[in-house]
Amino acid sequence: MSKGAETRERIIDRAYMVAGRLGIEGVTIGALADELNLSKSGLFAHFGSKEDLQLEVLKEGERRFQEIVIKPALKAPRGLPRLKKLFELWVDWDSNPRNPGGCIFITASVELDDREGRTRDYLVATQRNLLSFMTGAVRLCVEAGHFRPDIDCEQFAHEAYGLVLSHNHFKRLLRDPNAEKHASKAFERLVRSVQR
Amino acid sequence: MSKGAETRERIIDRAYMVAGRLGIEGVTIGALADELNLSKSGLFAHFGSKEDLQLEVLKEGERRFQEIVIKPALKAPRGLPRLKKLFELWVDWDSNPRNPGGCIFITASVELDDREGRTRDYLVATQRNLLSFMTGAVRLCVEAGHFRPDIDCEQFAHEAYGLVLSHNHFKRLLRDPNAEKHASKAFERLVRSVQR
DNA sequence: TAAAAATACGAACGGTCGTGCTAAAAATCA
DNA sequence: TGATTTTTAGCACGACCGTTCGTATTTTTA
Repeated sequence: MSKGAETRERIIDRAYMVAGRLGIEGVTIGALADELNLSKSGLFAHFGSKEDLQLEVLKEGERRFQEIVIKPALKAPRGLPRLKKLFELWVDWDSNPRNPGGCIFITASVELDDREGRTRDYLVATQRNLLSFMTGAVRLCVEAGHFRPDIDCEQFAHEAYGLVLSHNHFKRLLRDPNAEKHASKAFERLVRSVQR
Repeated sequence: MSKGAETRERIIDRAYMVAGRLGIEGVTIGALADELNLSKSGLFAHFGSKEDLQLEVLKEGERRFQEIVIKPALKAPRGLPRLKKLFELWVDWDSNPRNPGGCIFITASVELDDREGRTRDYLVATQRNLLSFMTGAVRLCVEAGHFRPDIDCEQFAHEAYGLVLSHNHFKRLLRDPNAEKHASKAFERLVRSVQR
């Protein structure tokens, strides 16, 4: 790997951490350059614009999410075990030490929901992907006979998504120590309501 | 009302709208002054600091939430009717024309979850209040015999809260036209699971 | 209507923002 | 090694940030 590519990674890695804590707009070229002992212009040269850097941060998040949540979930057997694993890993994602500022997608969602542009488009695309992945996992539960055949898979995914958001909110803003417990209880109840 | 108090209200009103769209940090003295045909210093004089202005914005939000959600909900009879009304009004709150940028508390939650200070403290306090209000509404359902006596009221409130967050996310980021439908279906299922 | 008090303005402060340039330094290749 | 390309630094820019201060205008009170 070339020196430049190495530096670029260092930058994105640091930017990713800052973005989790301060938001995607909180990533500023100057502060980032200071932290990394780079000049502003030197850092800037790695990206054509700030928007590009923000996009890279989101892409880094996507890569990590695949690594930490999606791929391990796929190792569980199809159907309910996989769905459960997916939910667990997703909830854990919020408190993963690699995400000291919480889930960057949730942060970015609120920041970008009223702004148009490439960054928003990318975020929306990843979130739709994620949602349809989960919907698929639910469908496999139906096919495996774990869930009733008449259930609304999209609705289930929507609700599970809500539980993750809720967990994030309670954990990060209210610092509720029971956030995980609430989330898993809710998920169990949700699962029970579509079984048999 | 004195001239000063009137101007102050105009400022807060406008700041509230901006905060919904751009976040609480997106409220800048200069831009706000321009919009209101005031000088920066003239506007600034109404608040000792930017932090004060931010706090006032949150307080304005709290006032409106009481007016638009809490008070009308209290007019419904205790128990399930009131709880349902509360949930409906709360979901509608996100799309109320008075909140063109969505729910300011959700926006602020994400912005402030990693920053310490008075603003965060106030936000946390209001959210806790809201949560315990809803928990109380659930408890009344139990007392009225609408819900089973052994249910966990806090858990219910937590889950309902999650449905609101989920609705907000799907509506504002993904612009899902079925967001309301998903939310009400989810709430109905939630209610059914604790009835009888 | 005159005096007092409240309100608004204009200019300036030290900072930081993203983004251009040009030139130096370092890495890569022949 | 020397030549070439890649990477970094330095400096400057215009714009905007929150904030302070002295002064002018307007509103309120006597």
